[in-house]
Amino acid sequence: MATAGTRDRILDTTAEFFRHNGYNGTGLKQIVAEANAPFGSIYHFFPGGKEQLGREVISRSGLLYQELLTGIIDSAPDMVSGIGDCFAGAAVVLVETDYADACPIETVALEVASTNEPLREATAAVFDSWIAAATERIAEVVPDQARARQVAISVIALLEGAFVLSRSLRSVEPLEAAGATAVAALREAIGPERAQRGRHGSG
Amino acid sequence: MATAGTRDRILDTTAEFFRHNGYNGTGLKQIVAEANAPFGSIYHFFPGGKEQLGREVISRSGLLYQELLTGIIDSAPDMVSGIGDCFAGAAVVLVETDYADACPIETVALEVASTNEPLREATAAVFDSWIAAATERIAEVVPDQARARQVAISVIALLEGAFVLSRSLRSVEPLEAAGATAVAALREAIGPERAQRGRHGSG
DNA sequence: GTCTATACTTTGATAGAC
DNA sequence: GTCTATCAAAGTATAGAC
Repeated sequence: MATAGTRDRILDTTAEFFRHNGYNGTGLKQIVAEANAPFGSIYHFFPGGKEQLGREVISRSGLLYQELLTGIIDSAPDMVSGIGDCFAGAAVVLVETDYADACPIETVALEVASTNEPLREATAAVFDSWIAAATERIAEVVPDQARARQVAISVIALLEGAFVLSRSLRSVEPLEAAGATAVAALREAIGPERAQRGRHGSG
Repeated sequence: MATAGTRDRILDTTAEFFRHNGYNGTGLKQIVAEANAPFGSIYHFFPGGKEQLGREVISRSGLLYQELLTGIIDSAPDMVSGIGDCFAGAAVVLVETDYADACPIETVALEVASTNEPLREATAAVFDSWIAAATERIAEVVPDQARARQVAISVIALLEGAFVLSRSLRSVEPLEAAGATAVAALREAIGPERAQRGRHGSG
């Protein structure tokens, strides 16, 4: 049981460094130092080295973040306010972490997009999953599947783009503006006659 | 005159590497090799080393990209189609460069946001300038200044977020979806009674 | 399985000849 | 101002004791 703890500690620590410093900005020595693990443990648990560790962290972080966001949406009274809550919640976390914790894989995704194909595929799998999950939920209130997917992608793009701007500017204004636009886009897709009963899950 | 060429070659090469490999993924030796410049030239022209070179590349790339986008908008018959042209043009460039050339400073902005304050400020200055320029133009068709700024930030966020998704997924679908949402957001801000005469610059 | 020591490469940076 | 040689540090990865 002690071994499982070491592996998880390495994964958690790496995920945190990836969020703050990116993939190229994170060293393996840095990881084991912070995780209180011996250096050899990295290659014991991840024989593929930094790349394998990166793949697992990307998949894991992507899944965790998806569960976080879908949890927020499912806790909201309706889809529109759920989307708004996601942006508002992200703004709170951003301020609480001094503009460090935003999307767990965005920085890595851009770093590896043109330089490391296996890692690019790992980030693509995460984004695909997010888009599918968001489309599924939005489709509950936007019957047109193509339209639902377009809105889902736009909401995610607004969130990711706002993260870049907010972290760089050290201001939540982009997150607030993007959140308002996301809510408006979803409202428009739902349509005026359906907006009043935008609850999800109940036919 | 030969010296000025070397400095510019270093700046151009660095900008290209930053777009594709990011800040941490770009080595100084890599730069001088590609730019056909002696290694010492970097510290001759940029005594502050990699950080100073990074600052100048960020400012320069930010200004060039702003001029590119405003040029597209000013060439369009109206603001709405101009915004649409920006996303469509970005999609063409992305495909032509095999999903490598998107925003010239986005990757670097995320990498340095929590790790290098001078470089973060350089990226913030660029985003501030983009937001100001976009707000100014959108304000020509959206009288409410606060609303114009909100739309401007959202359009930039949509573009940046779509870049992340499109590069990772190697598909222009996110860019197309975000473009459609950006156009719709601008149309809604202009309002139904003004949409037919959305031309800019003429009172 | 755990942990340490080390090899090898690349990094940013500097010194000094020309 | 151009160019080369070199430094110290950090990077990933491996070998081997325990």
